[in-house]
Parts: sequence; structure tokens; C-alpha cells
Amino acid sequence: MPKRGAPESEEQAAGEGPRRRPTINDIARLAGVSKKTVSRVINASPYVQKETRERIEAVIAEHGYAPDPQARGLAFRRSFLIGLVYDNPNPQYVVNMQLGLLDGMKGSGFELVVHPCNRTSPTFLADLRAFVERQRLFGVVLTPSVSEDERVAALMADIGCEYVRVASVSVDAPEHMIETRDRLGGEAAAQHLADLGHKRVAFISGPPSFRSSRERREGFEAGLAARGLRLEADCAREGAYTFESGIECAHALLGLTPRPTAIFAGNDEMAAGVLQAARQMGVRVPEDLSVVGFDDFEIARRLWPSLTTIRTPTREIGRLAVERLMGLGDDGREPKDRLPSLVVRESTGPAA
Amino acid sequence: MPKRGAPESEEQAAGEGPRRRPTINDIARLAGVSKKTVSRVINASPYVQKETRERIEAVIAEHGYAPDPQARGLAFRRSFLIGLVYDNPNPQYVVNMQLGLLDGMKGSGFELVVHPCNRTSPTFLADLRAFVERQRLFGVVLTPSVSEDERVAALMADIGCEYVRVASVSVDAPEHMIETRDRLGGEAAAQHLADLGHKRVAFISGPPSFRSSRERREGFEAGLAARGLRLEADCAREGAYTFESGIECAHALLGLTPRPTAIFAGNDEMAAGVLQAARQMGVRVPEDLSVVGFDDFEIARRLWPSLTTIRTPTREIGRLAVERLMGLGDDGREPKDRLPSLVVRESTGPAA
DNA sequence: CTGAAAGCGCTTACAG
DNA sequence: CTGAAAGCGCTTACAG
Repeated sequence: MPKRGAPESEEQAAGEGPRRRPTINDIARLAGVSKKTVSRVINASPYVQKETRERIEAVIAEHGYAPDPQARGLAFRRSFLIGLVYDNPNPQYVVNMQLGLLDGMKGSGFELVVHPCNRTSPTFLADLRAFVERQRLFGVVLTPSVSEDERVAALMADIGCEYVRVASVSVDAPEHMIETRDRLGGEAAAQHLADLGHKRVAFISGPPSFRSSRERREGFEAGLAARGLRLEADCAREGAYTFESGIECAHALLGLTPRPTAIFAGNDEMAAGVLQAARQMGVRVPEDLSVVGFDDFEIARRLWPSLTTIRTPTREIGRLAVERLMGLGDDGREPKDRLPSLVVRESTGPAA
Repeated sequence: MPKRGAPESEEQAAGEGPRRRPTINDIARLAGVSKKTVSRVINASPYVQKETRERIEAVIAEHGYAPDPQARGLAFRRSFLIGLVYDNPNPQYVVNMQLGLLDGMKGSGFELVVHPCNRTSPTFLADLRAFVERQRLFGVVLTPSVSEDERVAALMADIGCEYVRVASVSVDAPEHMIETRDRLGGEAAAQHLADLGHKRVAFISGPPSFRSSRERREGFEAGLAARGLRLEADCAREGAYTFESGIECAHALLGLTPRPTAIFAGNDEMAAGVLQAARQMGVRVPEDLSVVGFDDFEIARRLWPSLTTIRTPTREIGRLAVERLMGLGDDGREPKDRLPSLVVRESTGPAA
């Protein structure tokens, strides 16, 4: 039985059992250099003669050599693992974020380790510390609402783990931040509704524990103000970013006199609840009521009527976040497609 | 500030910078044994005197020692990483599966690395091999449809990587399988519709590349047969597990004469499409048409009318799959709650 | 620009 | 039941 990890190199019979992977020693021997020099090539050190480098690279390519991340990590005292730490319960958000991170990590040799968590657990911080320290994570990407928890950022700094926070607005030094700028989305929603002639408009916020709740609302109010409108006190409700809370708040809002002709919900889940409530109360959308959501998750296209909403480019944001983490950051440039943008569908129409 | 896992012990000044974690050498010295003996305790070897073991365990607990997975992995020639390899595009499925795997891995020292993939990519197998070999994965969990690809199972066997396949029906030796038994769900749907008095019933299948498409259909047909009914040829359509394909197939089915009074869709996405098509064609649900889905994803409760569907306990299945992988398997027992089950909501009613 | 030695924190293979 | 030596596949710290 062939032994794995045994030095069979040249002397090895091909095609029998799992072949041994070449190591840095094999490459060094084959290229006629020391393994330290091979190490320099792996780590892109400038102190290697061009000719030597090319010879080594040829041998590496020929033998399909890839350095062992565990051995490298052990020597570096840091793994090649990047953690995604999140407590957002929306599957679509989570998956989009993961895909974005993977986009950015492709070909880098890093791998993605996922770590959902619960900020209200008494062992939350201890668990997180154990996770990051034990795996010697290279870094973590934090998404809302954990990204807004100062204790988490402090913990990472204390451990010496790189981190990038994804949040609706800057809450840290630029090198630690990717801002989604939700405020712009709120403004766009207000502008759209104002353009359609709506005067009495309502808003359902997310929970105060999410910074985005405030940003979306402030953006909405700013957008209304720019058009000479305002959010009246009785037209602002606090939801919980859930379908059920959307229903509940909409019931209250649709019972108002005069009834608002438009509702901007803090996310698509709650907007789905608004549509549900409207149906239950015999209010037609968009004839009697316009509805705008936030996120543009798949549900927005499945609803009936399909939902006008604010698209947030989560996957793209994820890519930017890891690139920042890996030090390949976009430093300064701010691609247009990373900002929230309005997507008009069937749930909005002219004010009655 | 209390520090976790830090070797503050005798020799260290407290509170300055990131503290050094205790190593196996520290524990050995503190317990007055060789590091090999500590290693035996870590690996639960029976060849340690009870008294010695207890002394070592006490020191480990006192200092919050946790062995370094990278060092251990390097020596073992195998990491403590478990990969989730999937190509299912549904976010809810992916997230539920991840949560289930994490449930099963909790406290085990393993971590979850995610690997979405595309079976139609020309580099699919090569990428997968590179991923598994490079990280020296302990094992992988494969979900549909990659779990149904024999090349993938053969690849894992060749590399020497443990694997468990999650599939609707057994496609491998028992130790490599977690069956979701979708057939039972199809039967339950048929029974429910038959009980409501439906005679002319229709079915929209998933794509043939998914084994579940066939299982769900065969279960449905068997269930009908048991009640003296059958799926007529014009009432069976092939969809693609997508919302759009659900709309399309439903349009065709609802144009039939006589019109079917019930449609069983192969998944919730397509069922959502059926509801959409019915609305467009003025067919009332459930008065004129009963609709049953499969999955019980969140969308089922958001739809209007809310969807009667077959619940598949994805999270539980995920937990069973990793436990099997880690060798803690449920060996034989088959908990009731891991089988598909009918959830009745508003989209089904008595035949007209 | 290049290399020999020591070390990262564990386990294997051998002894006893 | 326990341990000293060697090794897993890399990098750091020093030399030259």
C-alpha cells in the first residue's frame, strides 16, 4: 500500500493510489536551489535573480506545485482563512455576501469560513474570540448588525486579527470600512414617490439596533424635504425588518385618516407584509397605495404586484470587502454600481 | 480585563499586547509529563493512566489550552476543515444546510468552508480537486445536484477525502449517504389532493438533471395510484425548478380542457410561478385550483394565498450529514423529523 | 542575491 | 502506560 506523504518523487511509479504532492523540497531539488529561495519565489520576494526565479517558476508550473496552506500558516502564525461573521437572518443577503467574498478571494489561496452568530447570546464575544484565535484567522468580514458592534471591532484589534466592517455608514477608519450608503437609497425612494405626486407618505423603519434603520429613514426624510414634503409624525412606524412587523405596521398606517397614499418600507420583507396587509384591507396596489421596499431580493420579483425597491449590490460589496481585507483594496475609487439604486416595478404608481 | 485562553500563568506579564497562547509544551511542562502524553490526552488515547489524564486535563482547563488546528493538521496530513460543495441556487436551501452543518460541528473543533460550484464549468472537476487537495480537507458534504455526480464521488475516493452525499434517494453505500426520501413527499401531496376530491391533477417536474425531479414525480404517481387516480399524460410538464418555468408550465396546464383542478409543483419556486399564472389567467386559488409546492421555504408563507407544501427538514439533514462525516453518525436510527411532511395552508381546498 | 540552521505546534514510529 | 527522536512543509532570523 502506497504511503501518503512518503518521499517517492522521481522514483515513484505513476498512477498507483493517491500520488504524493510535491513539496517545497522537491521543487528546490529539481530547480537546484535551496528551499529558502523557492520560498522567496512563493512569497514574491524581490531578492531573487530573474533567471533563478524563472527556472523555479517553470519547475513549479511543470509539477503543479502549490504550497501547503497549513504548513505556511503554521510558520506564519496566521492561517489563510477568512471568516464571515454575520447575524443577518436573511438567506439571500447571506448567500449574496458569500458569493461576493468568494469572487474576491478567487485564486488568492484564501478560503472562506462562515460564522453565523447571535449578538444577544451571553457567550457571543467569548465564542467569537475562541473562533478567531483558535483558527488564527487571517481576517474577518463583519456585516450588519455585528459590524456595528464596537466590542467586536475592539476584540479583533486586541487579538490582532484584520477586519473590515460592512455598514450603512462609516463607523471606523477608512481601511476598516465598506460603506453601503443606505441613505442614498432612502433619498431615491423619496424622490420617486414625490415625482409620482404623493404628498402623504409613510415610513416603516427597521429596528433601532440596526444602523441602517436610521440611515434609510434620514435619507428618506432628506429626499422628501428636497421636494418640499415631510414625513408626518403619525406616518412613521417602527418595524423589526420582518414580514410580520410589516403587516402590523401597515395595518396601523392604512387605518389613518387621511390614509397615506404611499409607504416606504425599510426592507423587502416588510414591504411584502405591507402588500399582504393592503390585500387584507381591500386597499389596491398601486391604485390606492404605492409601496417601495429596500434590498431587491428575489422576493421583490415574486410578489404581486412586483415590488418597486432599492437595489443594494450586496455581492459587489462583498467583493470589495475581501479585497480590502487582503490588501488589494480599491483604495479610493468608488465604482458606481456599488451604490443603492432604485428599481421601478409594479407596486408604485401616480398618487390618486 | 479577563483574558481567555492566554498563558498568563507564572512567567507572563499581564495585559500587554496579544498574549501568547499556551502550547502543548507548556501544558506538558506544567503537568510534569512529556508532550507525547499530552498529545494522547488530546486525542483520547486509552493508554494514559487515569491519574495522569486527570492531572493533564486540569492543567488544560486551567490555562484554556486548545491545540492549534494548523499544527495538528500538518502532522496529521489532514486539516480540520469540512467543505460544503453545492450547486443549488436557492439561498434558503444553502443557508439552512450551512446552519445544519454548523449545528453538527459545534464544539468539534472543525470549521466549515463553503464551496459553491458550477457543474457545467469545464474546469469544475479540476477546481474541486485543487480545492480539496490543497486544503487537505477532512471531508466534504455534497448536496444535490453535485451529490448525484458520480465523477465527484470518484474524485473524493481517489483523493482519499471523506464524503457524504445528500440526495433524494440512495446513490452510494450507506456510510456515504443521507437520503432525503423525496418520494414520500410526493406521496403525501397526492394523498392530500385526493382526499380533497381532486380527480384531474397535474404535475410540474424539476429538470431531469436533478434526481429529485423523478423521485417527487414517482412518489406523486404512486400516491395517486393508491387512491385509484393517475397522472394523465397531458397533465405532466417539465419545468426547471425556477419561478419562470412555473409560470410557463402553469399557463399551458391551465389552458387544458378539461382544466386540472390541482397542480403539484416540484418545488416552491415553481409553485409561486403557478400562483402568478393563475392570477394572470383569472383562475382563483384555491376555489378553482389547488396548488401544492415542495420545500417549505419562507416564500411559502409570504405568498398569497399562502402555500400548502411539503416541508423538507434541510437543517436537520445537514446536521445528520456532518455527524456521519465526523464518524459520530446516527448509525441506523432514523429520526421521524428528518422525513418530508405535508404542511397545509391556504392554497389547497376541496375540488369544485 | 542565496543558503544552513532553527523553529512554528503538533503527531508518527519506535523504544522501553 | 510513557517518552525521546524525527518529521509534517513551510518561514524567520542570521549569515554570507
